[in-house]
Amino acid sequence: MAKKTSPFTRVTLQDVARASGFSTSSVSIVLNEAPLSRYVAVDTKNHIRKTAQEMGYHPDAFARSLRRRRSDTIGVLVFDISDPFCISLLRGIEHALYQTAYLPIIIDADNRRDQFERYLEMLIERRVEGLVVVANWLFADIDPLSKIANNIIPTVVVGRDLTQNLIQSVVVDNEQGGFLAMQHLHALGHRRIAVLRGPEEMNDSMRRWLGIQRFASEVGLHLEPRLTSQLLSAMDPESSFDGGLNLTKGFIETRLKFSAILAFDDFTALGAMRALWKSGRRVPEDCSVIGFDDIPLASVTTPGITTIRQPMMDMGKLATKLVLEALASPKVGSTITDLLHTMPPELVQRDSTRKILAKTGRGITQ
Amino acid sequence: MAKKTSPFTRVTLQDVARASGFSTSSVSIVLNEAPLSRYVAVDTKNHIRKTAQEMGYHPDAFARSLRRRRSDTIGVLVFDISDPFCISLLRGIEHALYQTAYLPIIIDADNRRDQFERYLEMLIERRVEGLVVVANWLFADIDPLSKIANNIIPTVVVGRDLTQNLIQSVVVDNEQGGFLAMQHLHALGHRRIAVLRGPEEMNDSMRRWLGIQRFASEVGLHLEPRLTSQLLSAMDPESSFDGGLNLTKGFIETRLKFSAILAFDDFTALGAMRALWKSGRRVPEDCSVIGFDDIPLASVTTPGITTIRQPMMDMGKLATKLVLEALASPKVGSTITDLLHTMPPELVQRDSTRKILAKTGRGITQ
DNA sequence: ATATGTTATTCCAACGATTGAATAGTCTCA
DNA sequence: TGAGACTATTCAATCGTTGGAATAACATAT
Repeated sequence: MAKKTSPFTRVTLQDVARASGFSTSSVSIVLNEAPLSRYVAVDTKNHIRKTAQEMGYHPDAFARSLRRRRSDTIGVLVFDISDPFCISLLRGIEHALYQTAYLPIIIDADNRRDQFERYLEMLIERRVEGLVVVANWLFADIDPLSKIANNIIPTVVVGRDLTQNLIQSVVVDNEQGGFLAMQHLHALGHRRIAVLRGPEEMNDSMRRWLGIQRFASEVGLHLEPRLTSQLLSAMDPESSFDGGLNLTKGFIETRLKFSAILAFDDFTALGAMRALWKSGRRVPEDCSVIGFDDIPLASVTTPGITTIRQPMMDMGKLATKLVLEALASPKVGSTITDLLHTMPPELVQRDSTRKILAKTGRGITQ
Repeated sequence: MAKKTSPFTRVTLQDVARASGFSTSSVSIVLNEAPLSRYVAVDTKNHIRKTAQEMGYHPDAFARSLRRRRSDTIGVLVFDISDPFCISLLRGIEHALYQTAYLPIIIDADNRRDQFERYLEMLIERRVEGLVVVANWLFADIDPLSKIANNIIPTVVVGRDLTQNLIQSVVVDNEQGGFLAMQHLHALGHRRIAVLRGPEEMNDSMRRWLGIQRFASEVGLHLEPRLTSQLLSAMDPESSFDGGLNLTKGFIETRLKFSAILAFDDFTALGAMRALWKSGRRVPEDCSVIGFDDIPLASVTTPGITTIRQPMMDMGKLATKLVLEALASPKVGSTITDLLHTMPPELVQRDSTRKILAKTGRGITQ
């Protein structure tokens, strides 16, 4: 006959039961070490276990989940997995999940809204019990979607503040980050600092800029408007490299003096460094550059990039922890104040920033 | 009562059936646009669809898969997702899968063998119909495991040649890559070329080295043994940065002349560039550096890294295609010659390599 | 002698969706 | 007028696993 070479012709509980001479119940009980297995004779247990082993039995997750009414699964929906930013985040999520019984199901929306929606639906159908959304990049309004999900499934967003949609959010303290970056440059003696602001649509941009301004006004530093540019909105992280490159070119063309560039993120910083290099300026000798994020490559470029680190691993862990908690304690009325979780950023000093040379006015203009 | 706030209290087919006044069969037939739905009255269809929509019905993937005996799922097992190498690969896989009905389930083994095994088992239990293993990094013998999987599930490995275990493998033509890299440096006039070979355990290392030697012997170029070092085995890609850094330091300490470094991969190249920079040499003015892989960051560093590109997107697509084919045509006796799929590498010229300055012997020794 | 408890194992009804077979009603054509 | 075809819908079995209830044998306590 050989009707179909279905991918499903596998050893089932019944097969094991038949082969071992016990009922499926007994086999199930033994193999799951269910409470009732206390009463099963040791010989029986051993025999069943051995048979199952020999036959290569693997329980069918579908049947099991259907019956148990749980999937032991957490969905991890990533907007753009090619963003280095999110990799450590994933690691954090995995770590937090590894000791639990939950399996993370990672899905990449490839920065496309339609895919995001489709995959979200698929995750719901697959009955994920919780959802971590890594919203690293733009996307104006995932709001309605996530709102849908949130009423069914405990959801936490990392990287964007969606608390106004009543979704728990884990973000870095962007304002503090901007503040720290500015403080660092200032401490090194820089006074003429160019700023590459993030795109308008990103919430982060404004917060970092607020931090920058706060520090500037605290120490009475003037921020030259012509040395402040804003990245265009962009659909992927790498385009912020081009943004940094072009805007820095613009700075150079103004012929205004500046000894440091504060970039929106590490990619922007890389773009800035490229522009500086092209114009014959060296980093950090002629101009310091500071980034934001601390993506993995920041440490391996030459010079290594000084940057404001987002504790991505920890953010991933926290997001996961929040989902797990929501799963454990059903519906503890969470007030809005509980929703936002802000993590502290951290300055990572490398070689792209350096103390300004006091005397020589060198390296400040072209 | 409120027995349990189970994550599974969802709208079922029966609920929709009750609400719409038709049987579950009818609802199922309509919602799936099954063949029989030809005979269902248009009004009925509309009514059912509307009801389902309104109630927010999502079919339960478990029940469906159990009954249909298929999971519509392809497992993607990644050894180390933090390796930039594999991101484009994932994209390729996703693209190839997007127009099909299959959902990729991405799992990261975090470079740990025990996790790899555990997740492999989980994927089997979840009845993935096919398996793409992204074996970017070391791992001496996944062989036995994948061998198990292969007899149950169509499996393709990307990034390692496991054909001796009768597993279909997609790899870049490493020998050709080594050859191209050498050829490029030679064409630029470099004659004293230092080589950073990959770790011994990696199959790639030897193949690339063979290509390097083949070119060298074709043009009668001498490869100075003291300017040839081999990376130590390492557990993660970033450590090859350190390897490149230290070994290059070693080259410099020999005080032997060299005008170019051929690095095992892009991370090694980055390490080499850092070492050169530290010793006051500039890239490419004083020394050219060529990498391998073309990881995303190769284009955004300054200088951009000239490298041998692995067509990772295409490799991912091909691997997926192979799995899908195996799924479509059951058991066409694949001979061993069919198993290996080699993709052509490609030279990507950027700024880290440059024509050697003919006259000045400068930049060749310290 | 009956109740109670312990040990050892099995019965059987779900879980939610799918689908081949069955049931009807309507229409067409010889 | 009834055979055949088409339309419209439902029945009922099934996928593999689980777990509460049931069975049954035996031991101990009352």
